[in-house]
Amino acid sequence: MADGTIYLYFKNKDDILVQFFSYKAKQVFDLFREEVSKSENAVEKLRNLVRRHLDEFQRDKNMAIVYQAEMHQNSRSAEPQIRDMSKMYLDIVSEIVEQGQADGSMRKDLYLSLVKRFIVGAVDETINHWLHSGGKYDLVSMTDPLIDLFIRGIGSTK
Amino acid sequence: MADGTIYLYFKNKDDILVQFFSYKAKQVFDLFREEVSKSENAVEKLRNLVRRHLDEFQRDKNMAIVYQAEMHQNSRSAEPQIRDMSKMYLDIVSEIVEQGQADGSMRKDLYLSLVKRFIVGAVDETINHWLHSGGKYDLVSMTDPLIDLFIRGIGSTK
Amino acid sequence: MADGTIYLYFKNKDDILVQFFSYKAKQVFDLFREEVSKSENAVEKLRNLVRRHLDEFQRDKNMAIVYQAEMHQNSRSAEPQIRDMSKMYLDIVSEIVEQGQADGSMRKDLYLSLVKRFIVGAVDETINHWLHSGGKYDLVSMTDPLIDLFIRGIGSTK
Amino acid sequence: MADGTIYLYFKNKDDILVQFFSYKAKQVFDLFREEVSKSENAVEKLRNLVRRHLDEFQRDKNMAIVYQAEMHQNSRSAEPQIRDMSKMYLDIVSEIVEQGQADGSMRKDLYLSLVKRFIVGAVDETINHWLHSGGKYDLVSMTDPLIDLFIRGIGSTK
DNA sequence: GATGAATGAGGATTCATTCAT
DNA sequence: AATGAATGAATCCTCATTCAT
Repeated sequence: MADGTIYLYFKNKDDILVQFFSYKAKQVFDLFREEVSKSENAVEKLRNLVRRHLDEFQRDKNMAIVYQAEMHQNSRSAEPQIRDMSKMYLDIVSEIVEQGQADGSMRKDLYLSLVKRFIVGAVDETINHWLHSGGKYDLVSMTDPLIDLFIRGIGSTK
Repeated sequence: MADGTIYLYFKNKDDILVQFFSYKAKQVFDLFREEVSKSENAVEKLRNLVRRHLDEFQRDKNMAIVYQAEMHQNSRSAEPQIRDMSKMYLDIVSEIVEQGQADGSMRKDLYLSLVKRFIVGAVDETINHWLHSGGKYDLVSMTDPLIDLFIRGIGSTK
Repeated sequence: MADGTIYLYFKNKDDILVQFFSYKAKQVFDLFREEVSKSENAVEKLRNLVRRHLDEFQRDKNMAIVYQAEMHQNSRSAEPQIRDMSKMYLDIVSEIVEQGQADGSMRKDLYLSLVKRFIVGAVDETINHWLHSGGKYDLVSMTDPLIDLFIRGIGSTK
Repeated sequence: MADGTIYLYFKNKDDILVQFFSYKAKQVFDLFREEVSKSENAVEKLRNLVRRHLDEFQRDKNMAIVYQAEMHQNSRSAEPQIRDMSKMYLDIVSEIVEQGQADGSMRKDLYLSLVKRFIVGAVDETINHWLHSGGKYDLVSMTDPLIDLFIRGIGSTK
């Protein structure tokens, strides 16, 4: 494809990113929704979500690299798209946690917005570490240990 | 300051970043060590560490912005410096968790490397969200809720 | 032509020089070879070579200027190209002198490497003087007096 | 010596070159004059001049490098100084040749300006070759073979 | 007289974008 | 619709020169 051809389909370089994220976000979040719906149990829903999250980022390492970079940049053209993705993720996590609270499997005294960051941050950092290690180990196998930490925390319950 | 002046103090543009992180890292980690030593209790040590972490990043928002961007970029000149910072943080967290395991306040079945990402990731994402919100609310007030999530997790213990 | 355009055709500024000399050298030395082959007589071959040499440098004064500057600089990017040009010139002169020695028109006690410098140096200096004079007189008319000096020297043979 | 100090003694960078050449030229040409006066014989005078020329440039390789570069550049700040040096050299060579013509040791049909270039060029090229070889061999030992070529030329006199 | 930190014009190079074909 | 040669603003960096101490 010639240099100039890209400008027939995208307004400029930033627009490539913006459109890519719009497209990818929709695609990935449909998968997330589908995955979450596979279980009735709130904890299992969260486990399925995190597993799928790690799996998708492991499958598309380039996307993972760009996402990690864009997500943590303060002045980005793709700002609104990234916000949308975050928002969608938050919505899914919120629903799961609310269900968990309703069915008694999750604490009722949770600050939802913080819980979302608590989960997203840990997953992101897990992906980030995997990327910096060169993507050499199996990312998906981190799912269960992570869920265990989310649910039980690190404190001893003796 | 004239264009050329910067080159009297730094080898090149990358070197500015590298030297800045070397300097800042040393300074911040001395504070972290000091903070951690203020308490005997492992959970309180972790709380002090996180509080100081949020406090320092809140105090120096520009540093926070650059750190977040560099930390999540895969090809960075400041790579070794960032790695060193991470390593120091890991060491501190490791010590705290090991102490917590010894005195019975933390679970003994923890995968240390994952615990570190679990904590660092959640704190980073908390900072990230604060930055994207424009730094409008008090970041340090997130300390206790975060520690609570780290220790107890989100699962109900009924 | 815009600033950036040159970089479509040359790797960098040095490369302009290198490629120019490669191209010009080939072209000029083909002419030299052709010129030399026009005569059977060694002295006439030398005369044709020098005439063509002066003629080509007179025709392309810019090339002459750059060549004179590069040729006498100790640290040059175009070093290998210049060396090649010199080498080719040396080869041609060597062949002529060896033929002259064989047919008895040239002395047999000559140190070839010095003879080359003796000829090249005198021709170069002649060109150099012409350049510094502003290229105002006819350079080619220097051919016969130069050849006379090369062949007979300045000593009286009474 | 500090950066700024040089500007107390020289107007600018070019002026360093200009003053250096003025100084060096005077010094070297005094030596040349002295050397030439050591013999009564024209050929021996030329031999002494060339020997001293090669000797001085061999002794001060840095000067040789700068001289070779400046001498063959068309736009030089030190232009007038270089011209003066050339002029002095020409004067010396002219005197020698004129004496040689008077005493019968040199041909009377010589174009003086060309003879000078013939000699200077060959000597310069000899120095140039020595510089590019890294100054590894003894330059002064080229004197006699060079003089032989100047006087007798390369033609066979059978 | 000496200093050397600061200067900023100049130069090589890149790269996102345009536009004639 | 596709091309890719040409563009030139922007960026990093150098280095000759100045000037307050």
